[in-house]
Amino acid sequence: MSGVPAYPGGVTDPTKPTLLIVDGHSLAFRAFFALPVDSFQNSEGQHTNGIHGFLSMFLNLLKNEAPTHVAVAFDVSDQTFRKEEYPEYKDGRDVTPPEFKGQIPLLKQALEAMNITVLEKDGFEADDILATLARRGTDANYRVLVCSGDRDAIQLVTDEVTLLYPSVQGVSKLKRYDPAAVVERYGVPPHQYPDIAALVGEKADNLPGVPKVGEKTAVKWLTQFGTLDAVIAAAEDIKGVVGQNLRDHIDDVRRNRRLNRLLDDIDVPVELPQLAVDSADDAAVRDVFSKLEFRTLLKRVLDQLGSGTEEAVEPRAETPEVAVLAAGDFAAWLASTEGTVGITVDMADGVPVRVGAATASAAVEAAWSDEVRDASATWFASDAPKSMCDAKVQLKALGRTGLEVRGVVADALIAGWIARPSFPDKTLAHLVDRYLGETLPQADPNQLVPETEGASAGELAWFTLRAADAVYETLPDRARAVLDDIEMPTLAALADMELAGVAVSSEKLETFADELRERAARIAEEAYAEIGREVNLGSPKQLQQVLFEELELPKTRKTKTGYTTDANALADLQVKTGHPFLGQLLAHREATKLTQIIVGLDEAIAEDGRVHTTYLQTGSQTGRLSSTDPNLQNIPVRSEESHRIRAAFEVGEGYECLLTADYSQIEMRIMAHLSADPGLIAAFNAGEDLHRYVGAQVFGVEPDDVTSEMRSKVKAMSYGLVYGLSAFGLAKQLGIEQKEAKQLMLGYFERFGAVRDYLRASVEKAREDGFTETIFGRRRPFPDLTSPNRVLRENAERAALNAPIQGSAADIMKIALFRIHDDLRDMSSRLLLQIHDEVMVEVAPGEWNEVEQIVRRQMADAAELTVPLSVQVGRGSTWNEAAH
DNA sequence: TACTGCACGTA
DNA sequence: CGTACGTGCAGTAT
Repeated sequence: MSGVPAYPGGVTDPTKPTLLIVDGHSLAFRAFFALPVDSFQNSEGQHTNGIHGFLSMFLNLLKNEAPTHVAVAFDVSDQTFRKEEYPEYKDGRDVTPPEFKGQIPLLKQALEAMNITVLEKDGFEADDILATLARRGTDANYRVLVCSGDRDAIQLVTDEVTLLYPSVQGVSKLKRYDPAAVVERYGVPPHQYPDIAALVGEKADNLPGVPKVGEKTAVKWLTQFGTLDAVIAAAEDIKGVVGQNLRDHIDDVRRNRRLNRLLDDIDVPVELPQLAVDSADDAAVRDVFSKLEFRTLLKRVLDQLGSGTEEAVEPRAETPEVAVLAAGDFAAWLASTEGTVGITVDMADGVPVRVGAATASAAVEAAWSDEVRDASATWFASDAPKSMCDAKVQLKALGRTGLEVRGVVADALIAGWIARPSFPDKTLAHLVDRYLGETLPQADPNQLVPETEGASAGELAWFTLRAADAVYETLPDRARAVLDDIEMPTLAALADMELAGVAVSSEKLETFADELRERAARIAEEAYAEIGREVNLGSPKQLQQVLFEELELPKTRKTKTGYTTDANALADLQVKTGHPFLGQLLAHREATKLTQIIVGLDEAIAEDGRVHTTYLQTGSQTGRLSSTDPNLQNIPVRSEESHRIRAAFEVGEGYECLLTADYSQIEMRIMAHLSADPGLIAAFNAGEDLHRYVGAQVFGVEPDDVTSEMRSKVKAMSYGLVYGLSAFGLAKQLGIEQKEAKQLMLGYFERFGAVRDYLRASVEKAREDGFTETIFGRRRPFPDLTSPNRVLRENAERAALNAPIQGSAADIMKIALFRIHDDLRDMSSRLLLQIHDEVMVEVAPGEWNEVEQIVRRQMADAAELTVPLSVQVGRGSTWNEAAH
């Protein structure tokens, strides 16, 4: 080391104490805009990007500048002496973004836990506190660093006071302003900067300056006349439009100068020695930072400021040496373990390549081979607890080699999703970063010969075990139960279902696709003839041209890019205008859409003649599964045509038939349970058609006298309730007047008032808690329920209303699913599909009766509600036949 | 090539 | 101005 680091233009005397004063609000606000708001949110939905950015910058400052004394100043409110003198001061600013809301109080908590002095003063701005402390620091012979995002702070710069100003890119880079740097940037010495600002004006503060006068002119005048007073005195002599403007706005300039002068003598009740840097309150820091979910920053704070007195200082986890073992040793190592073992399977094209295993203190791995499989098969099939990350894909790979795996008690990714369903951490690396505050070694995928080595299978297993555990620690009890008792058992069932796949007849699909293609081509020709030219019927843009410009049909609902051409709108236009092109277009859409679905499905048929979808267990925010590659949860069912698609789903060879079972009105039943509405409960206990019963109640007639029109209205109403439907939406859907829809809703709630009460109360509770919960304790955060933005807030309200209902239904279906899976364990029949409230089983010869009984019982008994769960079962050799 | 918007299939 | 998903195409940005 060769001497003291020289601070360019600054003070280098290392014996001088250094005082760092920071404008907390302006820096946090800068950080807020510099960091993506969506990437920084805790599981309660509190946004934290401003806090994170500020603290990160702040810790850097502490490290690099090594101040001996520190304070952070905040504005208290808008009511300052400046506002009193000039009521429009700072008017016209955009309202504080809702995501920034709440970040400042949390930031103050964090700083207080770090034992950093937080200062604020009613009636003054943070910059006045900065000015006051800067002067006191200078007087006391301190070296002073001022960190602010407000340009007014430039006036504070002297030989002893350096300003650190965030650059446009964000807060990570701070530009140093000493007197020379100010002159270089603004052309005047620091004390004259406010003169420039007074002439030019400050838009952010709503201080208009002299029109047409910018920095250049202001500097020219100040250089020419020496001082602002001299410029004003010489105003009569300045020629041209700017001269006239100056004369017209002299009062503004004087006012600006009064307001932009920072007060350096306000009463800040703190003595400099009190600002001496002290070590943090470790426990308080842990508390606040865990609430903020800042693992990495927590480590940095404790490293830099930690008192080190805490007893529970975790020993920094050392990555264990990974022993590479042969098959026998690997199996013996597994057999010797106690407690949960982390497992990682490295794969290539769905085939195991290496397998890693780890306890908290040791890790091993082996190249995958039949010997490894056979030697360790007993352990894998045992209940010995295993912790994995994205287990399903690995379980399938192992399953294809013939290895049975039981006892997977944890999946880090699923745990992460339970903790934060809105921001699923997508990889182990994310979890390691977020929950362990460490970095997973990763090979650079962009290099053919990576410089950095990725983690080995053994290391991955070790990180997996610890990450899953760390996530679990953060979960409330009921969420843990959802993970342990619903998600983990479901995982095993899904892996088997994906492996099984469902048999689909390529011949049937292709025959149908040929027909449809022909039909689409014919319709297209007719359509072209109708409008006299060829267009791409699949292009909304071209259709808009045809419909609204060439044919001059009435405009439909607006979209971002023009007017909608969706099926509803086209049908509407057809009624209004009767133009033949519309019918052709709709028919063409239907034919091409079906073709597309069929072709996609056909392409997904594997070599075994079956379609193997992938269920995403962490793909929804409500707890539902989703299905992809291909999506088998949206195979058409409503139209006549679509039955032919479902007829292509067949029972596989060696099996007797397909069984499908679905819940009837499960969401309405959950609604009855949650709301405890006596009328609705009675409706379900009456055992007759729900909508007929409800219709009789609402319209005051006998059930037998409920017309189909009445029934469909009530049905739409009931379903709409679950989604937060409005009178407007109900009217639109039923094609009735809004007034009538409102009457319908009133009539409905007259009979089923507890439903309305429940829905209201449930949203209010969510607003207070910040999250919703299903019957089983699955949580979903809803930060936007308190948003001042009406659209955001109302969207959140509808989603919050729906989440416990849809989510509880998903929980129930999952429970039924894994119990059926378990019951079928020693039988040949197997689960194939889950479509939210429906399951499909492939039934082996001779097992129908038992399977039907299992499915009925497990679905009906999956939850104990105040109303029965009703299950419908169908049987057939195709999905279409098995439907009911 | 990657992303967005529209449209549309399901529960 | 009805929740939750996934997919494919056209069009645009890169």
